[in-house]
Amino acid sequence: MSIIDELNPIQREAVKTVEGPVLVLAGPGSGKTRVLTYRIAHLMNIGVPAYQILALTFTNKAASEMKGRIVELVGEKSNHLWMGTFHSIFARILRCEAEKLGYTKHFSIYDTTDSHSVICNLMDLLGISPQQYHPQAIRARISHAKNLLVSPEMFARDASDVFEEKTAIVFKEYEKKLKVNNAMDFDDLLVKPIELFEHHKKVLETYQERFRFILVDEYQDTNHAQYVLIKHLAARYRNLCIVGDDAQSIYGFRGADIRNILDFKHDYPDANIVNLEQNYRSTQTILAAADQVIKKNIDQLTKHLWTDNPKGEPITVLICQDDQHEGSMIVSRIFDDVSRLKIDFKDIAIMYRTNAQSRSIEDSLRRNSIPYVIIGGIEFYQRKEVKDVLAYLQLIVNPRDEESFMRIVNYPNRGLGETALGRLQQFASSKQLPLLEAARRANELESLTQKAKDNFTLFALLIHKYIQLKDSMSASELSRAVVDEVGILQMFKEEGTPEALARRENIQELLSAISEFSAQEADTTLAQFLEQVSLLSDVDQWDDKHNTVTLMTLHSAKGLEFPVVFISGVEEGLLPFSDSTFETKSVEEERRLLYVGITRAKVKLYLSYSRQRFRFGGVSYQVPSRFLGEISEELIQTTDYTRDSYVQRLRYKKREYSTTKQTSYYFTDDLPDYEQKYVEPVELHVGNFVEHDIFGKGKIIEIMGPKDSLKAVVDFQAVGRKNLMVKYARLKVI
DNA sequence: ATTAGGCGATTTTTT
DNA sequence: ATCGCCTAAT
Repeated sequence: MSIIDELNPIQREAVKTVEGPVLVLAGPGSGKTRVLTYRIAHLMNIGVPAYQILALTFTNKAASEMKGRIVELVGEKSNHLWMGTFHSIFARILRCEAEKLGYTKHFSIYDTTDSHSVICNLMDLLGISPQQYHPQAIRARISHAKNLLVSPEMFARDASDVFEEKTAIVFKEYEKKLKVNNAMDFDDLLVKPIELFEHHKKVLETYQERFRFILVDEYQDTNHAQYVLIKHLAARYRNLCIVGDDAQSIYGFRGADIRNILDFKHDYPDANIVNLEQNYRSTQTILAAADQVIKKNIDQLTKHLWTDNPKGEPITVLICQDDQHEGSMIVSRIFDDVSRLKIDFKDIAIMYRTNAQSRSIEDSLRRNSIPYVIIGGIEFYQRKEVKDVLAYLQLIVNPRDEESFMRIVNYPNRGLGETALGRLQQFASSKQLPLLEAARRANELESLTQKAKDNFTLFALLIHKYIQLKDSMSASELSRAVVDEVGILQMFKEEGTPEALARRENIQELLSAISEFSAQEADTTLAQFLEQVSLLSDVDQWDDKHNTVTLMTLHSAKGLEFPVVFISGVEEGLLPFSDSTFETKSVEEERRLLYVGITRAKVKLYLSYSRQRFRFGGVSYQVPSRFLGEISEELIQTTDYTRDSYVQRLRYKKREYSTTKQTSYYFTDDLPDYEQKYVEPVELHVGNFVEHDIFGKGKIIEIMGPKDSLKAVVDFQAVGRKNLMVKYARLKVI
């Protein structure tokens, strides 16, 4: 039996049309991943060698899952398949070709934080006030320009106001600085390959010959640079299969251009177009709601999604008093559904527009001991101490990387502050030296104190020592040696506070991650590890093996599915987000975002909103989202927990066991009433013994401040007295 | 003159 | 939890 017998006729067509351009318009849940994996497997089965296939995905996780599936289908012959995100694939190509562009193969990859920091330093140097011109905004503007392949010169020429003029100045210096640092930012990973292909036709031809079959997933979220890259690579053989759904385009703010998919027919008039319209994922009700919402968008290709799945339950809309209340209501429904639908926590996802919304939901989950994971937010590799250690390693691999140098030259404290560093920078730029070299020669700098000179020299010697050693040691030996010699673990140990010990554990975890990485394949270098880490996405770091509820933004939810989905904060100002409400185009993107969220659900969907919530440091009164009104009433069952004033004032509690579905909650008087709970999640009194997640156990000495920003002085057994904000401290009375 | 540590404010979405 | 700003300590 051929593998393609497992597909429906339309999917089969998408798989078997291997020559020429193919556009697969794949609605949510229509078996898109299946088509991609089977198509690749099919190519190999008809004799195409794996190394001639290039498959570009949106996340590394999607790539590795698909790869696993392909190995199952065709076995070992898929070994040399190139599959990954645009960024990781082109980083790999750039490593090989870096010299042609004036970089070394060990160039650093700067993430958004690094870029931001470079820009701040430059603005300082250029005398541009960060108060007047937000570095954040300048960075976004530069990134946007780069994605449109606009050079600093072009940008300067077209600058139409003061902000753009200032941006143009920073842009020019920023590009220079990155080059000097032997570093590329995320945008460069797409822009530099284009530069390479356009200036070195021979190189382009090599890659065109190599990648005769190209597949691109999530094409609706490609930006202009990605579009041009693909156009170049596919120009010779034109065996290009793109898969996407314009209705799921949600990265416009990042430069994604929905026209790429809408205009595909223009670029490739001979393209075969395949419409995957049968949905295998959701109930009829969920699909109908999704369809009603997305129909309000003007700018789209029309589709007719349908499903053989059962009608399913109505969509439940939860109306709540405020964000805390919303968290509690979601938790009750989770308990309810776990017993009612016989599902596990891992089958449930809670989605929201902004990361900040996770806090109140987390509180409720934690109070009720429901295990959960958050995708995104503050991730492991973004932790300060982890980034610091990585900066040491990065500097050893790429000694010209000034960003890494600045990060760690005074970490741990070497008494090298702002002024000392400023003088070193001046010295370095006047002599045209990299900072590390300047530090080595710090003795020539008269203006420094002897102590500063010594410390700069010692630091430079330390780094140089490991630069010498790096080729004779494995990645894991090297990183351990560095951490040891710098005394980072020792430092945290001496500090001894629970926070320091937590940081120490993070470093140890990082070291094991490096060992694990080296163990996977022979001869992995530190540089490879660093590259992998810098291109990891939030979803990539998600371990879906544990039985936990998953929390994430609607953006992160793309490509995933769950039996039960909660979408919280379906309110004006949040979804659609407030900045977007003035422009039709961005409202349409917000609508697509909701569409993505709705279509993640397989059997049960909840939409919730709150009458009020904490935003921007105060209480904000919220209005239900316009999108809710776009779903017809017969698909919805509404539970208004705020309508009855009696309900508002009392605390709800889940009944241990219930037989009827409507009365799963009852209200008790024996608990503090709702108003009280709202201001003061846990009632605290002087003399209470409490427990804190990090500081451990302690006794309350004093409580003070206004109700909404209550403070408590707590004497902890382990760390002594601490002044805490009650609303953040999550104290438990014991 | 410098640096370090404490305090207060902080909220779009991300490779 | 982290960043930036301010003040105390060296």
